[in-house]
Amino acid sequence: MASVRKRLPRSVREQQMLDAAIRVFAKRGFHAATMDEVAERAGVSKPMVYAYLGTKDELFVACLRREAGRLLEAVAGVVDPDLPPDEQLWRGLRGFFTYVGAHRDGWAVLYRQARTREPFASELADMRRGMVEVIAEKLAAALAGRGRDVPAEELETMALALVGAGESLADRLVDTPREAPERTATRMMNAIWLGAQRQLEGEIWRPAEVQA
Amino acid sequence: MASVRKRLPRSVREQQMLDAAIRVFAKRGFHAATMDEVAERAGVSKPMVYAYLGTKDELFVACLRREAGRLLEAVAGVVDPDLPPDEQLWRGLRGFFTYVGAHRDGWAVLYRQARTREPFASELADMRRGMVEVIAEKLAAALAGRGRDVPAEELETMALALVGAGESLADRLVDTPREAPERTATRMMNAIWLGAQRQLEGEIWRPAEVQA
Amino acid sequence: MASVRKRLPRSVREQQMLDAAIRVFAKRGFHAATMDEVAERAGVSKPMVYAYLGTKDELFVACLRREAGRLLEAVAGVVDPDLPPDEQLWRGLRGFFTYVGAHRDGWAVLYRQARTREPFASELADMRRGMVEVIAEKLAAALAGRGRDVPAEELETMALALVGAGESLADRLVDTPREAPERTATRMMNAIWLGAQRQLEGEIWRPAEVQA
Amino acid sequence: MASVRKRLPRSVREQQMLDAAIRVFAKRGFHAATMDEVAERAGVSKPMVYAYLGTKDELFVACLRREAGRLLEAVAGVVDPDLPPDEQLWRGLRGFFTYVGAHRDGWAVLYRQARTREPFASELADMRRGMVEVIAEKLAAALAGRGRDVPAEELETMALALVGAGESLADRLVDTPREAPERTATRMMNAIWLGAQRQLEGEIWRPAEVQA
DNA sequence: TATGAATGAGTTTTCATTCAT
DNA sequence: AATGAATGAAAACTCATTCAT
Repeated sequence: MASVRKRLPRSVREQQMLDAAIRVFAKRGFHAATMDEVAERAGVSKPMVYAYLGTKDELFVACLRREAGRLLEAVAGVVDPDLPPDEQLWRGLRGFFTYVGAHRDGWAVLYRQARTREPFASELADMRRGMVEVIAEKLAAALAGRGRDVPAEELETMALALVGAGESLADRLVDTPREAPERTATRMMNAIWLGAQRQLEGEIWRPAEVQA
Repeated sequence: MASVRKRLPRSVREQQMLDAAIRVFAKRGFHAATMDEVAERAGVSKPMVYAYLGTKDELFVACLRREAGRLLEAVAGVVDPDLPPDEQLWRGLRGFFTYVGAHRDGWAVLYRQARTREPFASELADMRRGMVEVIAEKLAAALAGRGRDVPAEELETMALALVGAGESLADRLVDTPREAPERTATRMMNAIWLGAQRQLEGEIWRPAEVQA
Repeated sequence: MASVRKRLPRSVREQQMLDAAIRVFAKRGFHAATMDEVAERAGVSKPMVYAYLGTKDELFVACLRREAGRLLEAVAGVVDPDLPPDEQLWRGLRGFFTYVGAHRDGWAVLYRQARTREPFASELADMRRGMVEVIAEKLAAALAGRGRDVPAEELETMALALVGAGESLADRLVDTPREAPERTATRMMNAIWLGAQRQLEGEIWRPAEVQA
Repeated sequence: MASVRKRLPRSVREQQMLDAAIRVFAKRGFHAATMDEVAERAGVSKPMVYAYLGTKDELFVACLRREAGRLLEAVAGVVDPDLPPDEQLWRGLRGFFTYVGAHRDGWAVLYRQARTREPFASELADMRRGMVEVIAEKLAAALAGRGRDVPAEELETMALALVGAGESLADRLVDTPREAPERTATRMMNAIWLGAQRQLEGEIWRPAEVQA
């Protein structure tokens, strides 16, 4: 009935399984995903999944690792530290949105699933924190070049807001047919960078009146 | 085992159950949360939970409704449409962060859980879309007052980024001991509003060179 | 909200509850019937049901008793031992079908439910056995009047077949809009008393006198 | 606890499970039967039952199908349409009682359980209706051979009575140690074919030729 | 008399995980 | 290398039954 199953080298099988797993995790969420569905989608039997990639948790971590690696490369691989800050930021964003557009399921697992589910959440949180810090540093570097001094806390808030905005747009990208990553990156620069720039120049907005 | 359990009126018990449920959903996620834990934390037996609030899905929806209502009131209740746009925005943000600070679990359920789990996700998505639209309209109104013209798409992206940034900061608020909501709101105005403002004035940032 | 519930004497309430219970048992079957539904349909609270009629099993027995009594009266009350055997049989059948037509739910509980469910089945079986025996005796009496001798076993089989046939027709009566009990009784006399063969040959059995 | 459980091919296990299920359904009734008891009696764990035969409802349907098939074969397989009507009837009855005697639990499930429990009841009712119709047709055929004309309604009532009588005797067969199916069939022929009256007059019906 | 509040004890169903072949 | 067979452990949901008022 089932066509003769090819004997494939381990590495290939593993990738197929990871593809399947990411698909299933993205579609169902971690808990609702079943090993049965993963195995079926990968075209192998359940024991194979266990033999190659371990328990459900371990499988999830493997997915995470692969996607996190891809994301990291997509972003870090395109940022040249010699460029001006806004150019670096834009390139990073473009890399980020490119990754999300190309690996929607991967992004969904990374962002929507892992973020919610302990014990993966902490790991992901670390990664995210790292990214926020890098961005904060970039901003600080930009400041230094202009002789401006902004408290670290402010910088981090700015970076955090920026990351959140990015995620929000990425999320739309996932559910939306297809928008060029560059377009999204540019729009986000408009939305965020101009504001950040002014702040870097020392402007501060204050509420007219402080009321409880 | 549990000694004589007090008889309480339905309305009281229901609130206790909702409190417990929100706690558990926030801590475990929808799927990993068990009705047993909800019941135990509420200090009642499982059948009471089912009798008063229905199935797990219905219980979740009840949680959602309560928190969505609170959030809506926290935001809409403080925004006076006669104020200048930036003032309105700041007040809305302050209300938002106040809610999040005061109802961390509620926010977690609303944002982290409901967003992932169908069929609640769509409902939440609608709510979020609504919020994005409202903000986009505010921005448009501000523009109108300045004789500026920005394409609707840009406005929506801006609003979406803004919402994402807000969520990101809210998320930190959840995991962080306690920061005054006003502080967070002000910081976010610095990070976002100044940028938006410039955009409203017609400035546009462009990548130095457009490369694939 | 609920209109003021009348305080009714116990006997009335009990009948309401029995009515409700028979309805529910007939519709759902013993196991699937819930005390909740019984109480609701009776317009009282569950504890009232327990106070008046006891546990679910006891309630079921109470239903059985009432219906069995009604059935017995419907049959035994109309049979005059001085009439000729076929006339007696016809009258008994007419009484039987009259009961079934008038108390469909009662019959369903008696026949379809109780027969299946221990420990009521045995009690019902006894009742049924009794009826079979009475009929067998009638047949024997008829024999005696003709100087014929038929083994008791044969007689009992005949009686048992007759009862089964009656139940079968009764069952149709339950699901069928409404057929006059007399009609059904007459048809059954034709089928059983004359026998298939004779009927096929055109003979027809008729009640001696048709009285309401 | 249970030592090393033998690995058996699916087809074997499925039959074991069906046997067990029929046993349990017959003994307890559909609702009172538990999947636990079925699994235990089949000598497997519950998940195996679910894996192979599905939910409780599906399991019940599987039982029904198997037994209905057996019954059909037992009856239809032995009726030769070229024989005279009474002979055909007798053979059908003999086949029927043979089945019932050999598969008491199966009959109990088919007749006592399925008849009561929706949504199986309707299916069973159809099957029964089919049988009644077939018998009515046989009777009509017999009529045609004699130039007699009996209204269809009468014929159907006769057939229905006949089926009911058969079920009644079958029921006794289930609860009775063991009576030869031929004996029961012959007795029923006497009771139904000849009719009570004739029998009382001493007539006896006999199968034309007694063959196994 | 009458009931809203409350629960112990199941029952069905699902899944991650592991053997035996 | 690969899989069909098998299960322990849990989780959602229900229901008969009983208090406290």
